[in-house]
Amino acid sequence: MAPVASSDPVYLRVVADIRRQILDGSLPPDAPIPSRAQLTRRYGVGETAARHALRVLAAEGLIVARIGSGHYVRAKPVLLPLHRWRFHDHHVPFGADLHAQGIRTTWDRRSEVVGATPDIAQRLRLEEPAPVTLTRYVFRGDGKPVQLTTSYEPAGFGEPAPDEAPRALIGRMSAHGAKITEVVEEVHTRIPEPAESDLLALPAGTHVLHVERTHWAGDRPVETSDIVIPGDRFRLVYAHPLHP
Amino acid sequence: MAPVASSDPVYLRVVADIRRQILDGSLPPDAPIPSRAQLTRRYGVGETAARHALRVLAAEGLIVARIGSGHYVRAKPVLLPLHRWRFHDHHVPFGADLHAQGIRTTWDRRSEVVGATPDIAQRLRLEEPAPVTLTRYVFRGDGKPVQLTTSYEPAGFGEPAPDEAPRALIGRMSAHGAKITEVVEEVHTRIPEPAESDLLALPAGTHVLHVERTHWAGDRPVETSDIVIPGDRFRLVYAHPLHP
DNA sequence: AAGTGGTCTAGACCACTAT
DNA sequence: TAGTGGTCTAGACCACTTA
Repeated sequence: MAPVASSDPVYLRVVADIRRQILDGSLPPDAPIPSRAQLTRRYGVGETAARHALRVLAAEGLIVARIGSGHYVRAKPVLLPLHRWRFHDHHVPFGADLHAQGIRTTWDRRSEVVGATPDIAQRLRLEEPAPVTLTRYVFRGDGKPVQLTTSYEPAGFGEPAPDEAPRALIGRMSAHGAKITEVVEEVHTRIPEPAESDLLALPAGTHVLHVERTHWAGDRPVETSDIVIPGDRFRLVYAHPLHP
Repeated sequence: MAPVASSDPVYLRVVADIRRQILDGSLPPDAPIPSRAQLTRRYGVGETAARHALRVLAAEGLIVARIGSGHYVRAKPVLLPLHRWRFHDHHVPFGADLHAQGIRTTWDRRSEVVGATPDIAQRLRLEEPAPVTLTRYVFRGDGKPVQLTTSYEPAGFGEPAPDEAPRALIGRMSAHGAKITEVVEEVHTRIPEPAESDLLALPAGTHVLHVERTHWAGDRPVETSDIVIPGDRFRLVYAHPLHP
């Protein structure tokens, strides 16, 4: 019998051993992980413990399962940069980063006027039942959805023209006398909602980056959006010039 | 017998039913979820399926387990804002946001000179075996670690003074002739490493926000950091003024 | 045809919580 | 003391991949 050092749960012995091999390179990316049956024999544990160990390693993102085939060391995914804005050029069109990677980008949009929810009313500093224009965007890279955006504006700035580009908002607001002075983005990470998982075809266990973006005209918020980005494919880039 | 609509896995029936009750409010925050034994009876499934359903709901962040007591609907956590910078004031000291919440902040630091890893060498545009000053910070809120930072500078800008504040870097670089012109932050979400989970006392299943920050002097990178922030407690705030 | 992961059953023991 | 979640065993069936 192998020397056993700890009284920890059995499955953690298996997890720790495989994790170590992955991190120190003995198991390189795409290398096969022992199957449930092999783990029970090799470590002298039951099927449940072996199964649980594989599940934990998968949840940690260290291995991926191909059903019918086996578990494999997951290659670290490449995170494409999404430049949220640039100095002297706030007008980064969606898709510039993707296009630089040779990815063809498209998008579509649906607008409707609805009553503001309490959350949106607070973000736009409106009284609650105020009407707002809600616009849903789906951005696609090579045909597959890669970003979901839900935008809210107080009704009255006019709907976006059917062929208006997403970033033309600043001009349209300006035409209605609201000169945009600041954009604020709040970033957090969360578990995708089931609908988001479906649309974005997210692998189990991946998170999304959720960006709450608000356009300000002076001290008045004139547009706010919820932007949902797959966390396993993208990183957000913020550049900030210092007293130029 | 209740009407069964789908041939999906059994545990998904349980998951879908409980998820619906949580999302539509029938099960409010902190409400108890039926136990494994109750689920087996109520839905006519085995213990394994009941157990699996609870595990999935916990992984989705909808419920939390209190061992020995039961599962409960998880109250949506409040995400404290961390302002990464502000217009006309890039000098946001760490802890300003926390202090505004009545949280007392402290930090400590250890520096050493090491050889640059390939990754760090690339980020600092150095030849590989170049010496760099590595500084590890632990930031604490009310005594508990809330942010981990690992900073790298080419050796030769002098070590930070023992009592130098973290943000004094810009001044120290300037004194060595490197005028910082831009800060770039790249944000992604990932699973915490085990050491990070321990230090930050992260609940299972939570992600971290990983900020790769680089200070630039013209086209030369003079400092780069990896900043690790618990994803269940914070959101990052980026404000961007438009052609002022 | 053999092996694999996903799912599932029917139990069980333990440490912990609640009463 | 009863109930709970965390862990664990010993098996099993299925859809799928691989050869």
